[in-house]
Amino acid sequence: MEIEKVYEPQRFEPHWAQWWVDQKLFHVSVENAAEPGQPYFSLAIPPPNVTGSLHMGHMFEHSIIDAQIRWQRMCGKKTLWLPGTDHAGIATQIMVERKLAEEGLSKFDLGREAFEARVWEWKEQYGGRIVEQMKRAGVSCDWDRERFTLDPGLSRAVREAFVRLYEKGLIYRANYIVNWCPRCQTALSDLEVEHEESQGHLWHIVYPVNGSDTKLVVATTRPETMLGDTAVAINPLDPRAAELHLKSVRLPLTDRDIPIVLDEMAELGFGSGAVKITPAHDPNDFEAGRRHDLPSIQVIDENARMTAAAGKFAGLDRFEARKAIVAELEALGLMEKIEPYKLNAARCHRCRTIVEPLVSKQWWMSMKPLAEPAIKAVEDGRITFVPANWSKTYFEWMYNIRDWCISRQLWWGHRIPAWHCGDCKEVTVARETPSACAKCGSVNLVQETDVLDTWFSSGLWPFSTLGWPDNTLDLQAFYPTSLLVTGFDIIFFWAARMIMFGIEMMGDVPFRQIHIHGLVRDADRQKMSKTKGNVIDPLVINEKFGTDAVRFGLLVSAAPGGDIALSEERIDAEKAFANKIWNASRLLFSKPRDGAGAAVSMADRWIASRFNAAAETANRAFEHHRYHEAADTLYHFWWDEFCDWYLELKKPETDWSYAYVIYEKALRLLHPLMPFITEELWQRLETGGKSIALAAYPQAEACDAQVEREMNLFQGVVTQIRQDRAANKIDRGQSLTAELHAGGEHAVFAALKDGIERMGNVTLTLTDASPFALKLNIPIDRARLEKENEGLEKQIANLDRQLTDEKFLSKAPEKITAGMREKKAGYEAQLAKNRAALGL
RNA sequence: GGGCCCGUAGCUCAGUUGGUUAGAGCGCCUGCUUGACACGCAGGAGGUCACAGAUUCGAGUUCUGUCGGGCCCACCA
Repeated sequence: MEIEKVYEPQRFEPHWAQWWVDQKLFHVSVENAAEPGQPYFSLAIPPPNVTGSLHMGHMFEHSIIDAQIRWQRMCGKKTLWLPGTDHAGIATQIMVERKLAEEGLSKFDLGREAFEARVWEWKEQYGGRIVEQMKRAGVSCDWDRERFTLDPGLSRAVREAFVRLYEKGLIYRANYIVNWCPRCQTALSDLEVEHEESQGHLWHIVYPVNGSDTKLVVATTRPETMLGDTAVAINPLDPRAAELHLKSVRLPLTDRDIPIVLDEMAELGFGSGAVKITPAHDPNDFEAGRRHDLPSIQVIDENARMTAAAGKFAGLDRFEARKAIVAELEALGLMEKIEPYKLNAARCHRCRTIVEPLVSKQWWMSMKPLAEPAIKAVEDGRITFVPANWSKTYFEWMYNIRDWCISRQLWWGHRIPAWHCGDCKEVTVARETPSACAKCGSVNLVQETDVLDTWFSSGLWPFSTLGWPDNTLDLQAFYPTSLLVTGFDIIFFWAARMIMFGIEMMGDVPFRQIHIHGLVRDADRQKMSKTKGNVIDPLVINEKFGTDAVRFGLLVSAAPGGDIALSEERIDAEKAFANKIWNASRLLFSKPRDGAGAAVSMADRWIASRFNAAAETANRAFEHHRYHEAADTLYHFWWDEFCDWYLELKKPETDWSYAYVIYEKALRLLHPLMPFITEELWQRLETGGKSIALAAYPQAEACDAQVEREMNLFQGVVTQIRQDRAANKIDRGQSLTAELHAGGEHAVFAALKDGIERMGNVTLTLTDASPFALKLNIPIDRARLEKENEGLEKQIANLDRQLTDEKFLSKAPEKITAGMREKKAGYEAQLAKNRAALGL
């Protein structure tokens, strides 16, 4: 068979990518899927935002998922990877707004309907691009099940979930202080606010006390909010409390008197001991205002400008107002001091604008009742994290969960299914658009203009994509899904909410396992960002090195949860690996394939033993999401063992049929990590199968221990001889491999014997039982093994003592004792092995 | 303030219940244009596993503390 000297992935990858899609190779039909008793593996993709194109983080995540999915599929499960995209409310709206701005337009110029149409156009363009990228990367999704969070079906799910929660009293509407982004013109949830330390000032302002000479000094980081102060608090234990309590202060720059209240929020010893209270512009003060029944005066509006209540500062931007107010206080001699102060600026997660806390009427979701069963699901192991440590982060957040502000004042998203009656002001929440007010029967109804937080619809993703709220065959077949693969940054945003929604709506967890992966960074471990200019574009790097090489490079450096330092060097090494496999194939394909396909020669038996070891490790690694281990193992199996050893030993042999057998299995072993090259080569083998992706994943077979021992010794001895020869300890005219083959079996033994004699610590006996039977004895360090055994016996005795102690057993959880028993079994196995080696 | 993670070869990182001589890729050195592959082959140098204790027959691996670095959460003006 003709085969090119250098592997050029670009020539083959697009073809197979297209073929996999065209053949619907990864489509699972409902009828088949619903087959009872058939184990399944299902996974809903973390839907990429339709804001642009995919980045390396997606490529990494998809490589992990695809490896797992392909492995599961080859292991014989009904396998579904459901693809899709997310409408990504604010993020997408911002992108479209920016584009409009380039045309000199704002969304208001278009109006809501036309604007939404523009976003849909954007979605078609970028959503399509993302899907094309994924298809080209060869991910094994079921493309017939592609979903988008704003699809009619998913929108129906959103309404259903909203109405159910509303009817249960878990969704409510309330006036409360929220994070307001003046640029995005919307409320944000706590999670959408980022805190960033910045250098600011602490201004100490004198508030004159009425009817007293005491000068009360108040410290603040935001002087512009003072115009909205409605009280000053001092600690009840403050020595001045008795004197000042029930007195009032004259709020500077205004003609208002505000009370002095006692509240522990004023920490003794901090600053001047007095705190201004601005219920309209600070979450803390909002609560304090409620405690003391204080009025709330809004002095900053939705555009971050001062309101009419700010008097002569009205209309100024909040930061301009700050300067003006500070200047005026200084002029009045009311600024006692200004000190530098580090503070946490709250910024909008999407646009980086400094958030303004404002009181407004929003829709909220009660989280405590939903969090409780979700905590339990992780506690009792119905959901497990990989790596397990992340469960602590999850618990931490869930225990302290606060109500979720779910309404957004955006135009792009799911309109909240609530209608306001123009006559009686009643709010009607319904699955279907109501024709009349539920209370007064008026037809004067207007739908709520707010949309839902984008994470509301994402939270329903694992079941809304399978047809919920209908009880579809898909849901029966694939829910709960098996696994969620995602980054740590969205555990709260998404994973936690899916768990809560899943348990609430479906009565069961949305997935069994959560694999949290790390970040893809650049070669210097810096985060990739457009501003730093260190972004590696998957399209570019895939074209340069081949998708297989990039996937493999990502996975081989991906310890569970670990970040990846991505360098072209690394990927280049994996490209060389693909080329190595290619060239091994060239050699193999130049040999005749006829023969019985049995492992006859020493080399055959050795590679069979090595293959089993690799298969065992690979299967275990996939099972435990240890992709780097699978990749590392297969890399060394292919390169060091299959190519460097096996093929070299095989060259002078005539019967290559077993080489074809092991080669075909080795391709299957590698397929989940390098789908393209393995498909290409496997197709060339013409096995009669449709695709390697549908072939069985090799499992380790029980190996004759004696054979394995012999083969390992064989390898060890040859290595030793090679090293001795390289060090000129062996004077030999020919190379060892030449001898091994040229002289036949006797030469093999002669070579081994020679090497063994030179090693001086091994004895070799030739037997007549089989032409290739070796009997080797390696002297062992008896003293060391005996000492180790003593220790092992001691440990076993210790464990035994505990495991038979009634008191201990009654207290210790099953988990602990099971672990101890396992440990004991391990020690006993080791002990038995040592004893066997010692001849006991 | 609370929580999590990291510190192993020049660089980037593996090292799953503690167990023979601590590994890989890249880089470096030596020798090879060996009929699959120079994107290759054979060999080599390089590590007090941050530091100090503790547990153990045995610690890179477990525990405590110190130092150094990173991340997340949090309403302290």
